[in-house]
Amino acid sequence: MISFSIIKKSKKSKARLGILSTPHGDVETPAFVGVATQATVKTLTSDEVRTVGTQLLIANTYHLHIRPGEDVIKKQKGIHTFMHWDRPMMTDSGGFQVFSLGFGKDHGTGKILKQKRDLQITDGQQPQHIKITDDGVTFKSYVDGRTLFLGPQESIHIQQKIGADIIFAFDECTSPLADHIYNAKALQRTHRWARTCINTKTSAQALYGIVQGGKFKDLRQESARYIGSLPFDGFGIGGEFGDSKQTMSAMLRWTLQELPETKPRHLLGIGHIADIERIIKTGVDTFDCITPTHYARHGYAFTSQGKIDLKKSEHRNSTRPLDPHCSCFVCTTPYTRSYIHHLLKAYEITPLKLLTIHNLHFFNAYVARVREKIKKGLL
RNA sequence: GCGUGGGUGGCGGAGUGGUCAAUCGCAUCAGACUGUAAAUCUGACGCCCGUUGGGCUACGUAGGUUCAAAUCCUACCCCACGCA
Repeated sequence: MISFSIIKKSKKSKARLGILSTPHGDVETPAFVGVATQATVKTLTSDEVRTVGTQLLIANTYHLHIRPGEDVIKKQKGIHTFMHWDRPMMTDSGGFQVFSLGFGKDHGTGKILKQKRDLQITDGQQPQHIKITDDGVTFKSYVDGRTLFLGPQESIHIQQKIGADIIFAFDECTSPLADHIYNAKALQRTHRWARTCINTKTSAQALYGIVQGGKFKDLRQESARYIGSLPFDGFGIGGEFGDSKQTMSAMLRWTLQELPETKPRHLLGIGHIADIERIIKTGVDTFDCITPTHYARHGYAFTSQGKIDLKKSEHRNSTRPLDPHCSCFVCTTPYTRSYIHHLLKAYEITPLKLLTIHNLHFFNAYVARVREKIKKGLL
């Protein structure tokens, strides 16, 4: 089981410093959570992940269920042993895939809407490739095409076998194109599933409930109050967050003020550099985001000077490190921009690893500085 | 030396009389990516003008035929393979 203690509450904002204790060690919060969907931080070994300051990882139920299957992992005493990661670990429930493989795929949208669309999803509509019912969701495996069903019980059973320290309730992540009626219906489903998850779980793992409600204040608050009233060990905040940084903050405020203060809050799938202080100021304790690792594989480095694209020819002769202020292995060696540029242009795989190391280190160091700011009363 | 095939935009490679500034791929340039598909998506890509549009120069070189040629003819230069 886990425990969470709040060390300091900011006077300037809702930010808090805390320690999240798990059977695999403590996490200083606020903390960035590295994404290890398929039981790996893409391109890195678990040893390497340790060196970049990552405290906590999140893997995915849907992906691991399809491959290699939770029984494979359970036979090896769980995911920690399986991937040689001896630190804290969470698994997402598969609820996000209800969106990303459903309406998200149909309409080519992410959970943050980038541009206005006329499309509206309302009650009664179904995505093309999956089927959502009150009992759960029917998917097709991307590996062999077989039909597979994931509901609250299935998700919990799988997550128990995977064996992370923290598991999430199965939810329906709704599309940013879904209207109020759709969201209201989906929310009732998500709430029912939340109770089922609590009743299903028999392990000592911590279980987080997930707040949904889309962009709608009444639904967000209703969800936070309801999910917050259930005996969860912590809370995930899922779904969409409007179309601007301002609306994201507002939605988080509506939600977090309704949740019990003493339990940890995890913001699911959000964390651009520009978002980090903002979300921490609303009272988020942990958050995961693919940004550092995903962008690394597209040739980008996050630096104190902003995001740079190492594929650009302007770096061909640059003997500078990615970021002169960075203390990561890549920057201190240093591997030069010129070298990384060359490797990217040559389609080598090494630069993807170098950039992943740097970006994760950068994000973790960035959040560590935010913790310092809270400690000093600056944020 | 003879024979055959061929020379197209940065590269590879379509096109074989008008609808061609020229399909396509690569490269290049610009942009995207928030509970993760590195090998993905979008746009630009001869030059010039303020976009739609217009002008100019182009398909080895030089001539020619034709209302009209990258596409036909002649000569020359170069390349590949084959035979001597």
